[in-house]
Amino acid sequence: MAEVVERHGQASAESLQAERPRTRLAGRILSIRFHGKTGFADLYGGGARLQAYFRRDQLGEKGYRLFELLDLGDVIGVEGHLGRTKTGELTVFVAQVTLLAKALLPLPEKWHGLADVEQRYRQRYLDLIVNPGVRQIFETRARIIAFLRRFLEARGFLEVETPMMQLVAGGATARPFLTHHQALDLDLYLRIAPELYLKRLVVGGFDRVFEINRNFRNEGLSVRNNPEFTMLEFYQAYADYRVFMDLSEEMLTGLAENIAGSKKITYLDHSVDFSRWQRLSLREAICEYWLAGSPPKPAELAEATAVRRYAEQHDRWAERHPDRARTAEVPADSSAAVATGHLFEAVAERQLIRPTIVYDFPTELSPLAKQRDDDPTLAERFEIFAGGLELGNAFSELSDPLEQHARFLEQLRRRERGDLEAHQMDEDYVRALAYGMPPTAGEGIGVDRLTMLLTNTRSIREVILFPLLRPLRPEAPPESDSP
RNA sequence: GAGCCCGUAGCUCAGCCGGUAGAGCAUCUGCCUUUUAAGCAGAGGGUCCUGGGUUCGAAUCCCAGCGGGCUCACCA
Repeated sequence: MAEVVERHGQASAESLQAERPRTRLAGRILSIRFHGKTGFADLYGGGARLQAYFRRDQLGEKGYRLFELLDLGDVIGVEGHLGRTKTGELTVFVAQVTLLAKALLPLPEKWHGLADVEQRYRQRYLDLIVNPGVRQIFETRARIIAFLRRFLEARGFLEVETPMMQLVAGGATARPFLTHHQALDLDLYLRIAPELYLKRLVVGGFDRVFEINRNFRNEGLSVRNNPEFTMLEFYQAYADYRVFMDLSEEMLTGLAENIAGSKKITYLDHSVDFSRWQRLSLREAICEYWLAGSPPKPAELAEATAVRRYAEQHDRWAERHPDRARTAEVPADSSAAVATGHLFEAVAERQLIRPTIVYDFPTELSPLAKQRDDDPTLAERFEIFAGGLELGNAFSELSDPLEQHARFLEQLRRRERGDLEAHQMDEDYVRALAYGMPPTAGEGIGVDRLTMLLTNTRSIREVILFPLLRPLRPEAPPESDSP
């Protein structure tokens, strides 16, 4: 159907009258108007719409009777010639009609569409039939993924797939889902990140690899978080985080231009201009976007008690202005690193509308990132923000197996203290590093959030076809054996 | 997990100062041979989310539960 509309959409009434192009197509009826012994129906298919005109004197008794029995939602096939009506609309003048699928249940109303958010997600097929904008979001999502893939392939990156079910859930700070393999009698985690496997591949000689696939994190639902979400991760040997800062700016700016047709896009109430990137250190970002009176100096934020004091100052302000900022709520005994991390999220994150690279994260918060030579308390790591959304995270990879082993041990100590998100030990990964991993840069981009930004949607559920919802009735617990 | 808001026909919603449940679209019947939110005339359609309470009487007031949305928390 889209093809027919594409080919004849511009044709004049005269040329159609002369040619009377024969056509045969199928679609779903979303609107029907009877006029005695004739009638019109609007057919939808493949994202296109085309009007069909039915006449008793053309279809005969039997054919016209079938037309009269059609309901909204039915899928029909029609044969006839194309032309234009009085009002100039491209129309199939139907000679023959066939019922292809009967709708037993009525469609939601055409004018208001389906507005109930819950039903839209539970019955996404109805949402897609009735609300044209929804289809567009997912078409855009597919174009975004295609662009990212083309961009990386053009630069020599190889697409790979690594395990979703892992013995050790590593590569990120998050709680994993647990599952079980019957035949091996083995507990496995759904992956929280592909990172450690992708770096094993770099060790194996794939100097440039990427993966676009699902991650699973056992955490709360929100307008920005769905337990399963799509991540692009890519790794490049013989590069560092500076190289990836440039690459990220190029990739995301190119993406915005390709998808939106402009470097300047609108997200919610904001204008986001990808021709104006800024780069700030984490501490600079805190000072730059400080709201609670006179801001700290970046150097002051290296010291734990000073950071905690500023965090208290911020929290007092934030409590009076809950609409402007969140509270940092820095735990009393936390290090400068942890306190700065909290403070950054509370002060700056929401305000990072314009595309921004925030770098110099504390090493303590970055167990897989290489530390800076001149200051080992800071890691060669950055995050990407735009439109107030955190879009990506990248760093020069830690390739020293001894240092990595020590970092894992530190993470284990945190686990023992009850930190469920702390990394597990991954001995095999450390062993891989011990065979020598070239200096490598790595990056992860949240594809869902990128789609939110580029389709101007405020909820991640709008860009995931089937977001997780509670079941309406508690499902019977699944049998443990597969069928 | 916490706070606030919401749940009425297949869909979108009104009714909420307690007094027999409504509209538009959709469905069914009739009329109408170029309409496009077609039109006109008529008909059918309800677990007012669920359960309890107050009351002579509850969609409406109160309590609990279920589901959803938003904010926060968890979380990059």
